[in-house]
Parts: sequence; C-alpha cells; structure tokens
Amino acid sequence: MSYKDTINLPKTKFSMKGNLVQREPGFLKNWESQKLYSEIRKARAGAKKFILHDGPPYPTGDLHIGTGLNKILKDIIIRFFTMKGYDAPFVPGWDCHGLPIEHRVMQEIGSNAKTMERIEIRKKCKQYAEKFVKIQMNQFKSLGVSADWESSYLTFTPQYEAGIIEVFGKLVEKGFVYRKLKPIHWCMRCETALAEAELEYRDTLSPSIYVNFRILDDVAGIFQDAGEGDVHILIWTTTPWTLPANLAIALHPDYKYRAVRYENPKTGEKVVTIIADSLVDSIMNLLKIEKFELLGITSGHTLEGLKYEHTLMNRCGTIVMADYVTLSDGTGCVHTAPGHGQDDYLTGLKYNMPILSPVDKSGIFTTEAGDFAGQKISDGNKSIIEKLDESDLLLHKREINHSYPHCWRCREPVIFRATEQWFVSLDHCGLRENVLDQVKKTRWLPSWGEVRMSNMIRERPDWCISRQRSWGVPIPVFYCSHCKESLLNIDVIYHVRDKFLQCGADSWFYKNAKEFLPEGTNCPNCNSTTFEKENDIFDVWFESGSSHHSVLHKRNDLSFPADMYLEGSDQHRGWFQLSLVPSVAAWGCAPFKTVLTHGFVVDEKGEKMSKSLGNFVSVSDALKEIGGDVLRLWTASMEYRNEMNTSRVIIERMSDSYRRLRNTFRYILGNICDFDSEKDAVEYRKLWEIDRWALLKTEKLIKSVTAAFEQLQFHRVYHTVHNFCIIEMSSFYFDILKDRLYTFSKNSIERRSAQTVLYRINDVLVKLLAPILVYTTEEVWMETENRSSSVHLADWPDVREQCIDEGLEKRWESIIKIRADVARELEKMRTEKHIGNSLEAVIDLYTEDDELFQFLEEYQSDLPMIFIVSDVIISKEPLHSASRGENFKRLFVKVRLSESSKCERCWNFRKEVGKIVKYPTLCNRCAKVIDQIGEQNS
RNA sequence: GGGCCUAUAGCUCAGCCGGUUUAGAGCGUUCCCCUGAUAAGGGAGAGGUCAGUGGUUCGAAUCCACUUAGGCCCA
Repeated sequence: MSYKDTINLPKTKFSMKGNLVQREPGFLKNWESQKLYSEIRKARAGAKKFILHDGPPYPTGDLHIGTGLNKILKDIIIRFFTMKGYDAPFVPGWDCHGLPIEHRVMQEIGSNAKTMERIEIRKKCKQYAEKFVKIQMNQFKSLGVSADWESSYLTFTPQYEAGIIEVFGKLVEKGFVYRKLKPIHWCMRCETALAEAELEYRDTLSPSIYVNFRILDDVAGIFQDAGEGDVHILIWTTTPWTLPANLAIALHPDYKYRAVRYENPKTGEKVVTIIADSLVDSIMNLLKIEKFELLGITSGHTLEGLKYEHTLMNRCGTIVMADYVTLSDGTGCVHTAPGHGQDDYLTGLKYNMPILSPVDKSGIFTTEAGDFAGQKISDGNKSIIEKLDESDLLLHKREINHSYPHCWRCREPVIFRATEQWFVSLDHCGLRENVLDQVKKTRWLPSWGEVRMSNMIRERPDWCISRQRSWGVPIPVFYCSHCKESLLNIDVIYHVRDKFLQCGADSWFYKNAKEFLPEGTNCPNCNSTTFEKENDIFDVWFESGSSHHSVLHKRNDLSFPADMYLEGSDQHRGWFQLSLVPSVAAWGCAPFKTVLTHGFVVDEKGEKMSKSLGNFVSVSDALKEIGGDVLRLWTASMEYRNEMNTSRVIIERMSDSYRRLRNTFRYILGNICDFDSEKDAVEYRKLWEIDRWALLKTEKLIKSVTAAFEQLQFHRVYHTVHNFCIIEMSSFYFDILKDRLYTFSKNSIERRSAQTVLYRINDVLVKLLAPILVYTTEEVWMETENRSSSVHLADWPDVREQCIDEGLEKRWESIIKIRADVARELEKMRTEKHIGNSLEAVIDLYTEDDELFQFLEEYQSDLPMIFIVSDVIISKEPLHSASRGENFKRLFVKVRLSESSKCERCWNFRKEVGKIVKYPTLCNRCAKVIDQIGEQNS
C-alpha cells in the first residue's frame, strides 16, 4: 500500500469547470417542474410584503444587454428580500402596444397597408408582440430571473385595457382631460398624422425668403436715431405658406438687436429694419445692399410685446421672446406660427396665442387664410411670395437645399398642421404642485433623481395623450353625429370599460358606437342619439403609466403604492414621470415609495451601444458565450448607478473571477465529503484557534455582505465576497488547512475541527451568493447532504455574534503580517534556487522586542503550520544574516534548509524520520495515523 | 443650447463632511515555486502627476470655478 492512498484527498462531483451554458438549462427545467416560484411564495405566505413593480420592456427583437441587466438587478433584490423573510412577489410585464411594433408590421405588410382594416393591422401587431414576448421571456428565464412568468402582465389584455380606461375615467371625473389644437406632422397625400419614426429626412429644394414686417409701435424710445418713418423687423422662412398663420416674431431675450437704415435697391427708398446685430454684415451682403448705416442697438427683451402689421392678413402680430432662437441662420428674428411648428406651438402656449392652422387635411388653405383660401399650400407658396413682392416687403428670395421630412409611405413632403388632440392638464386643481410634493416624499436613489424629476415636472407642458394610430387602446370618447360635439362622460367611459373587459379593446374597431353607449345616451348639446367613436388611441405612455392601477391595484398578491420601481435613468422622463402624473391625479399619491435607477451599458470606451456602431451586445449572444451566472456576476460587480462598460475583455475577467468563486466551493465540498455536521461537528470552544479565526471572518462577512445588500450596493457584495475567498480563504486558511485535512486521521478532532468550520463557510457563502449566482449556488446546494430541495428556499444566514472575537482577530492580523514577512524571505530563497517547496525550509525568528517575542512564543507550536514550513525557531539572540521584516521592523527572519529528512507521507521535514523502525520513511505523526488505520482495518 | 450625472492603476472597485510621511484592494500582467484544490494552488514584483486648468487653504483625489471627454433626457 502506498502512503498516498492513506491521505484524505478532496473528493467531489462538483466539477472545476462550470460548463454553465450546457448546465444551466437543466436547473431551469427542474425549477419549473418543481414550481419553485410558487413554492417560495408559499413558504413566505403571510410574511411582510416587499413589492418591486416591474417596468414593462417593449417586445421587439432580442433583449438588449441593458434590459437583461435591469431584470437581473430586480431579481437580485427580490431574492435578497425573499431570503430575508419578506414575501416578495414579482410580476413581470410587457408594454405591447405602440408605434414601433405597428411600424414594423406596416413595413411587412407593405403596399397593402392602405387598404387594410385597422382591426386586421391590430391582429398582426398582436401576433408580433406575442412572438417577442415569448422570446424575451425565455431569455429572461435563462438569465435566472425568478418571477410569476405565467401571469405576466401584458398591456393588450382586456383586464389591463380596462384598467387604463379606469384611470382615464378618474382623470375625466376630476376634470383633468381636455381637447385642444396641437401641431403634428401630417401627410397631405395620405391624410394622416405621422410620428417621428415614420418620417424620412431627405434633401429638398425650398424657397428661402426674407420678409419685412412693419412695426406699429413707436420705437423711438429704444432706437433714438431711427428717426421718423417706418421701422420694420426682418424675418426669414423656408415655408412661405405658413405666413398666413404667423402670429408672432420670436427674438432671443439676451441677444443684441440692431436697427439698420438701408436703401431699398429696387425703389431707392430709405428703410429701417431690425435684425440681430451680429448678423448685420452677412445679411446685408446676402441682400446685396451696399449702402446701410447702423442705428441703435438693444437687447431682445426690450422689444418684447411690440406689435407689428401682418400685411398679408390684415391683423397685427406680437414680438415675443424664446430661448431657442439662434444666430446660425436667418435674421435672429423668427417667424412664429403656433399652428405649424413645435417650438412655435410652445411659444404660442406661453403667450396665450390661438393655435392658428388655416390648412385642411389635404393641404388646402381654409377660409381662415383669407385671400388664399381654396389654394393648395404648394400654390400658396407662389402667390404669397408674389403678394409680398408687390408690397415691397420681400427683400430677398432664392431656393435652398435642405433636409426636410417626408412621409415614409408616399414619400411626399410632410407639413406641421394643428389638429385636435386630447390633453391631461398639469395645472388643473394644482396637479403640478401635488406631483412636486409627491416627488419630495419619494425616496430617490441616487438622490439626484429628485432634482431631475422636479425640474421636469416644473417645466413640462400639458400631456398630449392622443395618437392617430391603430395599435393601442382607443380613447373612450364619442362625437355627436349631428353637432360634432364630443361626449366626455364618466358613465359612458365606465360602460366602455365593461365592454373592454368582456371583449377587449379590439371590439372598438368592429362594433358600432351604439354598443359602447349606455341605453338612452343623448347629446347634451343637441339631444341627438347617434354618435361616432373617437379614432384616436392613447399615447402608449398613458398605458404603461397606468400599470400602477392595472397591475398593482388589481392583483391580490400586489399592493399600491409599490415599495420600489427600478429602471434605467432614461425613465425619469418616461415611465417614472408618466406613472407619477396619472397616479397623483387619480389617487393623490405617487405609485412608488422608492425609485432606484441604474445607468446605461456602454462599450469599453464609455460610448453608447448601437447596432450601427457594431458594439451592440445582446443577451442571447452573452448567454451563448458565458452563461447566465457569469452575466449575473458581471451585473453585480459594477456600480450600476453610473454608466457600465462592457467589452469582451471585461466579460472574460468576469469568467476568471467566477472560476475563482467556483473553486472555493469546490475546495470546501471536496474536503467536507466525509463530514456529517450532525455527528462530526466540533463544538466552538474545542475548535483550533485558526479555525475560530476563520469562523469569525465568516461571521463578519455575513455582516458586511448583508449591509451591502441592504444598501443595494451589489458591487460591494461582489468585492467583499471575492476578497474573502481569495485573501482570507484560498491564499491563507485553505492553504494552511491542507496539511491537517489530508494527513491527520479522518476522524481526528483536528480534522473535524477544520471541517466544522468549512461546513459553516460553505453554508454561509452559498446563501450569500444565492441572489447573484442562482445556478451555481443551487449546484453547490445539491452537492451537500441533507438538503431540502433548493437553496432559493433557504433563509438568509444569521450572524453568530458569539463567534466574533475582536481580540482573536487582532492577534491573527499580526500573525498574517508576520507570515508576509516570512514569505518574502522564502521567496528570496526560492529565487536563488535554494528551496522549492516551503516545507524544505526552517525559519529562524529573532527579535529584541519583548512583547513580540512573547507573542511569537505563545504561537510557537502553530507557526510551522501557519508558515507552511517544517520548523520555526524563535530566539532573542541576534542572528547572522537575518533580514529585517517589512511589516514588523523589529523582527528578523532567516530562512535555512532543513537538516532533517522528508516524511514520505506528509512531506514535512522531521528529525525522527528514518528513526522509526516500523516506518522508516515516516514522521511520528504519520506513523501514528498509519497505526490507527491498521487497527481500524483489522 | 438647457436639466441631471460621470471621470482614481490595463479592468472592476475602495478612499472623497480636507491632514495616519511612498493614494488602497482584487483581477489581469511579469517573474518564481508547487504538482496531494492540478485546464487548479502559492509567493514576489512592476503598474496611478487621483481627466485638465485655476482658485480656497499651513495642507486637496477629497471643497469651489472653469475646461475637456462621455452618458441620460430635452430643445
């Protein structure tokens, strides 16, 4: 029998390689078949709830790594709270309606789209959404996300839709909803509204004209030397057809404006006009005016409120202030038509101007356009220029090539046209103030979220909730067939809600208006009983923003408000804000208590990820390459509040790091394979001192890791655990332990002492990491005996305070430092090729420090084990050629080769080796062990 | 252009309500050792003008201002 066979080498099925990609699906399957999610919920029945409400992603394509990261973070939190004893249900959702899906479906349909019924389009959209919900759900599952997948919330289900209608009803009831004109992109040929995503920008030739408007007010007080005569203000536009809708001219309040007197080249007349000071030269050059004189100069804000004559329309306009005015083109004086531009619209609202838009759906001027009524706007361009030219107000005209939006379907240029839209008022009943108040009461993580949200709420205009699309929830409003008056009525809305609950919102597209109206509904205006349905649908943000009602209020296992919302920082403007507004409006409080945000996943240079740049990482690729647990470890390792860099190198590092954790488990599992904690455990006071030290480090680990989890700082969890495994365990404790575990007899108290602690370490580590490494910890769990079915049903480990001995920790801190000083000397010997294995060495320690000497003496018998050398000799006598320690300056270390022989079994160099007759190649300790084994066998 | 945020070794993070003489870990890298955790393990070393500039101060990675680069959201 070789002595090697008498050594207790580690033994475990837990492999060194993770093979995560192959192995993880098996665990997933087991969890599904044992219905683990429901088992966990059952185990927590009646416990205090923790509600993290899932923000619904959009089901198009493979999951972006950022979407995966978001769900992993949520999952880590849910799992931690669950293990801490909370009942933490997790109901995931998808935001299924909306333009991106409709857009893609329309592209697939192609030219048939125009003749297709809306209900048909909706059917295809639904199929599309369902397909990707399924794909994404599987990807989330593969990431190890534990959730109530079977009853996920989808925004196109009747229950959800009914909830949206209820939120709308509540807002109508409280008077927040109104209808008003607003300019939107419009295709005159298709006669339809277009969203930004449906525009194609192409270079187009447009007229470019400079037009003077005559100021009606006396500006002598502002420009003293302007003299008698008329003063004008010069504007520039590339859309002459919008001039009939001109109501204002916008200036920048801080820019300088100059009155210029020039000679009209055509008439020879002297004219004064106002333009931005810094543009005077370039404009005069463009207008080919050589003779001009600079008159007074003033800041834009001094001109606010002046009236000017609108020559074409026989009315006057106003000079207004706007921050978006630039000096990059034009004159610094911006033609403003609130019915025909986004900026113009907002300025119009600010100055309380009507949203004038004298153009009908096919692009023909209405009677509001005066003389131009009946003309197509394309012809209007020409006649407007002509008319301006007649009145000598047109200073310059040419054609310019610029990028202009076109309809994605018919490729015709689009226009901005004001149409009636539905709005939620932010200022009705002090809503804005109430929302701001709720913002203050919410806990924002990081705290700057509060500032960001408050700024946004303070600034934002009323919310336009209507869209002219097909794939969404219809706005439950009717119009009288006779007088065209809108019917916005609570009873009607709840009636529609009931219908939707029964047959879904699709019914709106194939049933008559009558079927949605309560019996006997008539028009409050003209008493008519025939109505038409609204064509518009809700903004999808109104849908997802209603999830607090459709999901939190409606589900028995959830509750309102949620404890936490957790999304990317872009959702401040998105889901957070647009959930907050309806929630406060309808129920007077925020839908969340805490809002946690994470940054974006960017590439290794910190630049944004996009498919076109080629630095895009998808979840499915990452899963294929590295597996769910490594991806989760990567997620946990980063400070997610900032941007997070990804690259192949970073992910490879993560695999290294994972392997290290895995091997820590493997070492323990292999060395406790013959340990039965019930029978073999050694009681605390009988443990070896180094074992008590390892135990105290483990208990302290629980403390710091728990704190890190509680503060939602998973990167601290990662670093703390990782450092524990590497510094305290692998390179110190585990290394030292090998001698005792392998060479002492199996059942010796020395070996059982070590195993008792290893068992505890394993039990703690597996639980601390369970929220992050969901698969690997389960694999570890399965390897140990007497386990219930899953680590994910386990409770969070409690700290055994009685094991935390600060004095012990301090003493061992010194020992570790001394060990480092010794290691440095051993290394020197190794480099000089005097020794290989450290057991070949004997260490001489010398110090004149009494305290240190006493300390060393106290540990003398343990020091060889600690240094992993064959002997340690302490002396007070100076040593020849000893080196001074770096950690302990008063300690001198000398390494020399042992003069004894090597024990064949334990490899220690011992005096007695060769002197034991029965076992000439063994040391005393091993001889005893072999005797014991012999006795057991006989 | 505006609101909010970020910037410490190749990578991931500490330190930051100013002050333990040479700014800490771990990973990676280099060199060495082991071959009884072995496609593992151990040891030693190299590596940072704390994005830049200016200021406050006896003293700044830490406070202030500006600049640069990047991110989210608007315009």
